[in-house]
Amino acid sequence: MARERRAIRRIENAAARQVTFSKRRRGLFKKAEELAVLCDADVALIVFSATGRLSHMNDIMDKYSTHSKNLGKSHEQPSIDLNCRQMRGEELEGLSVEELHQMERKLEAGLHRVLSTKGAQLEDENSLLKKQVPQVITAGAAVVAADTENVLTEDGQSSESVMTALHSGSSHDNDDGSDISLKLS
Amino acid sequence: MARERRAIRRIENAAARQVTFSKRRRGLFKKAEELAVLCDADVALIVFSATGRLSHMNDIMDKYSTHSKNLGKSHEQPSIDLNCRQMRGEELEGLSVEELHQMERKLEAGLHRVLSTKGAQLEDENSLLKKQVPQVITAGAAVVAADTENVLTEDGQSSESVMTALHSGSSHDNDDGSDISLKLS
DNA sequence: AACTATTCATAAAT
DNA sequence: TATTTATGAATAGTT
Repeated sequence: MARERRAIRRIENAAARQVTFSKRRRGLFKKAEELAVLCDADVALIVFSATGRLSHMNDIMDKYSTHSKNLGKSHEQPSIDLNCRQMRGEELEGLSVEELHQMERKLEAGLHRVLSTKGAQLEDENSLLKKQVPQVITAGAAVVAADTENVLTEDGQSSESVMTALHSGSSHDNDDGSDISLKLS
Repeated sequence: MARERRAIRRIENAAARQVTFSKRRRGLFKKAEELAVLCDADVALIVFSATGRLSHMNDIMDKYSTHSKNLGKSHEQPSIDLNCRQMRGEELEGLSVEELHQMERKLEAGLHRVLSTKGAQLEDENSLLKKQVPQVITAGAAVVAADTENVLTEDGQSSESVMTALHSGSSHDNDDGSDISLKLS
């Protein structure tokens, strides 16, 4: 798409790969957002960089823990908060598969509930389910939001806004090289 | 991006919206695939059209059930298969929230395991976990794959290939207007 | 990170 | 619905 075409195969040079990752991830999220808005679709997009993934989970968990405490929400996610304390300062290699799974379950649980709740809204079903949306979005956004502002709701709220009060706000684009990116819209 | 610029807001004309949805969804999946390959990243992309979503879950479940039987895998997913029979012929409005949640749990369970397993591979961890990849990809792809070939693994296998034998094969691109699209790479 | 030459994606037309 | 084409957007390589 530029000075010369680039074959679609793994970029071996690590620096070049990271640059391309940042550029293309931004482009992908923009496209996803546009599709969601233009076509009134639900789009969920999760991106894990090759270098990041689990190796930065410690940071994510730390930040999530801090958020939880600041927001007084730790009672809603006690196991994550507990897990955070257990993991703090340890190396990733020391973590059990079970501990990693616990974090991921939280993320997927949020994704699951957001999609199911949105579907329910579309069918104008079960009004009780609708009431779960706020807490559900928070749960879904929380794990990833802790690391980055790349979690966006359809109207461009940052995840931070969502976690704090669910009020609307303008999106502050970020490209901080974070390793995990999630978009729900 | 073409003859004239189009503002990024909901397209009111339904036909035009559907056309744009098809075109842009294809483009988005292509971009996601390219990012995954170029940068060795894990990318999960799920797209629900506005008109589809849960309203076609019945079809999906039917087809999934058929696949499961053909493949002799029903013992691996007994609850889904049972759920299929319970739902067959009923209208969506008659479905309980719990039933919908069950389907979604299968999808998210697959997503979860694929991502966690890939992360584990990257860290060169737990070799036992690696052995779960095949069944895990199958589980993740199955629910959506039943409806469409839009579930692709990183090397362009169709979900059908994945479900059948996990052997590689060329991607057969589809744009059949299906309502749900998932990509894991 | 910013710039530009190019290729790519796609809106409108057919 | 598929194909075509003019145009705006994304981006590879450069600085």
